[in-house]
Amino acid sequence: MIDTDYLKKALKEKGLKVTKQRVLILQVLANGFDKHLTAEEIYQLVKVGYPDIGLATVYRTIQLLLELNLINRINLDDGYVRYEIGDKKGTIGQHHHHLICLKCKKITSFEGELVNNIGRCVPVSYNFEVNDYEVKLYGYCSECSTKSKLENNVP
Amino acid sequence: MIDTDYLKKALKEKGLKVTKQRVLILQVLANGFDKHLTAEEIYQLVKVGYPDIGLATVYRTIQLLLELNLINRINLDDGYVRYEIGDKKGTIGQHHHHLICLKCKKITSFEGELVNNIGRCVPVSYNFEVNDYEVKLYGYCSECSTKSKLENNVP
DNA sequence: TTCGCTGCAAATCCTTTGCATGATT
DNA sequence: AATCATGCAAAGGATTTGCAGCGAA
Repeated sequence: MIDTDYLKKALKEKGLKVTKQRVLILQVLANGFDKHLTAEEIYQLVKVGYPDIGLATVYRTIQLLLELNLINRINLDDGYVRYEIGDKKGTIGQHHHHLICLKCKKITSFEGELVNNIGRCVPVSYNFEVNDYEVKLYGYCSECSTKSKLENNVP
Repeated sequence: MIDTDYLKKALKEKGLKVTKQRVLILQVLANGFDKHLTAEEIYQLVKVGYPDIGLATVYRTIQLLLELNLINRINLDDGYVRYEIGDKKGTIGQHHHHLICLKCKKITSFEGELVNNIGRCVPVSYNFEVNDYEVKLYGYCSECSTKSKLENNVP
């Protein structure tokens, strides 16, 4: 799906350097597909194999990877900004959306067919040129939904 | 659409107090419908009529109004968290979504018909109980779209 | 009078930045 | 050797919190 070679190529094209830190951070994100990692989590994971890494480098690299369109930013309004591998256009990974469980806070990605027609929802009168979109669905995951019904204490 | 009486009733029910500050903040948000105000902007607007207000009070009241479901939080990943009157269910105001212009950063709300069917996009196998959703469309507003074509320098 | 609320300032959290050192090309 | 990147620590910005005084019930 994604390999380090693409990163290396992209960096070289821009006259930037291929460093251990950059490669490791991308790998952590690639391995943590659908894990929706925060900067701090990425930092901790990279630290395992490279204890000298600094948090600032993680932030700087995240910024770089976003610009290179190798990762996406996800904001669930839970106080944490998260990142995942893939670009919005779906060239790398899939252009997917997120289900967020209001109870256990679990985040699940999904790929819905109808979602692709979303641009049509915008009234023509707005004359808005849709380029990209983001959908978040809030509710209860299968586990919490079942549990709630049994306990009969749905929030 | 929304009046202070609802706030007063809700506060009293919870044994909380009706203060000038709380009423003013709600009014600013109600008057600024579709303005998508930040905490700082709300602070400045309330200050006009009540110079002694503190920023901390604004934050505490925003928190309260969110809990009372009188306002919504909007996060556009532009570094500012914004608020607008209305609840997600559309009881107050409309359950609408946002068009975000990538060029001029203008935020426009819209109400699309098809959007209401979005729950159907989730594959049944997920067994996810959709409760609420949020859609953001990024692109170019009519003004910027036209301008870009003329200038022929679309980002 | 009571208890919650406010303003202020300090504290906190996440993220960014300046700078000297270190690594990559 | 020339740059760019890194780690550290300090700075920054938004938001939260502790506390004494104030105000609504």
